Amino acid sequence: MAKIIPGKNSSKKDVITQKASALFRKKGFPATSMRDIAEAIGVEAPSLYNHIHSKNEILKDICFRIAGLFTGYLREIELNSEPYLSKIEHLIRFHILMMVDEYESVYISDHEWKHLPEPYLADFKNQRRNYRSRIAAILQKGIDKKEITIINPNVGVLIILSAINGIEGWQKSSKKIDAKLLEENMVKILIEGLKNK
Amino acid sequence: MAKIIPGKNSSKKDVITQKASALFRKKGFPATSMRDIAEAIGVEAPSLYNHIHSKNEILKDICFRIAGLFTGYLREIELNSEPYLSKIEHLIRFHILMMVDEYESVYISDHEWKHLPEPYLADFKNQRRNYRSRIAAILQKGIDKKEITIINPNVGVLIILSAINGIEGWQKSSKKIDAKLLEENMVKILIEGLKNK
DNA sequence: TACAAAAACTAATAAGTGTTAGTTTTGGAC
DNA sequence: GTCCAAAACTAACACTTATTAGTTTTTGTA
Repeated sequence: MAKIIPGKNSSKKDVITQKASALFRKKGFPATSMRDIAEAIGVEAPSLYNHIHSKNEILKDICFRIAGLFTGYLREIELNSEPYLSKIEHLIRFHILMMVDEYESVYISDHEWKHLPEPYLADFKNQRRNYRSRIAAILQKGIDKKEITIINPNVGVLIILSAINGIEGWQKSSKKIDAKLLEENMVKILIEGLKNK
Repeated sequence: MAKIIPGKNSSKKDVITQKASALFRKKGFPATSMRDIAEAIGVEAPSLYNHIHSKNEILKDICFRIAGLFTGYLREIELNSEPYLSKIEHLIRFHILMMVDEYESVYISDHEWKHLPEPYLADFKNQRRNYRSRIAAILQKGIDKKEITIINPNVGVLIILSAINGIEGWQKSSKKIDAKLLEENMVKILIEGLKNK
């Protein structure tokens, strides 16, 4: 009889979440079955229900954990007193760090959230909108202080976040572009592009 | 008895493809059933098979049509003799135009291609890799000619394409940011960021 | 070794999947 | 009006889905 073997600092539920994350990222949430997840762990599908409540719960846990991490860092940035362009730079670097450290989860939170069931879906969309408008507010202040070139702040947010999220594609690239190189290039292009001249 | 009503310049198959596109974009390919598509048209699911061969075929048609349009424009750009940074600028503008004109299809070709069945999947991934490396080659030449700032060209491609593809999120935004404003802001940030100074 | 709880198993459910077969309806040409 | 093909329909198939119920095995503790 096969078993779920928990890791050092992780419960059995964590093992399930982690294996599920890898599959959700590779195949997408709807295309991943509980049997797929069970097989990846080496167990029968119904056994998973001793540790989780539903397939949806796994997705919910992934999305909200990541959302919480991003919101937490944004709050830090809002509270410190560096120039606005520096805030943006730090935010970009944090996003890239997250992409490296929590690749699968960040990807899912970015691409599969639409499959969240209500009421989580509405909550998540709310957090997402809130996150973006707070970044837009930082951009706006930077523009007012003439640190940042005159752009529509909502468009600015769109460009910054999209550019960063594109890193997703890089991970599995055979070239394995070095993470630090990626970070510096990204900061170079975006910060230089945003700077008021 | 309900009917599929073809548009002016479109066959009944086109109607199916179009309705399917909207659903694939909203719910994702695996989460969209043939019954969903049929219902959106106002017909029973088996009736669709008088006009298409399979659900997979719909996805295949969408992805390869879009891929063809992008490849075609890239060839034009490669052949003309403007500065390399202008080539990149035109490419950015074309991508944005496509995003506006062919929103649903471009989105699907960008997000749902992983659900293509073989051998189409391998073919598509090939085209995708090819497309990106040809853009990287343009960036490299621009760097060599000192038109473009020194960056890793693969990272450059990643940032440019990701930033553009992020526009997907904007369409349904309540703000309805004007397409032209978006285009100018995007060109401003990216081209300024890429410029060698 | 005995006992209890945790966690695995097998079997089954109801619902949903893409798709085929066979039949009826529709719409245009003569 | 008659005939035929196009295109709709209903019924059904074989399979997969998430999940539950009930049972057996494993594990840790006394």
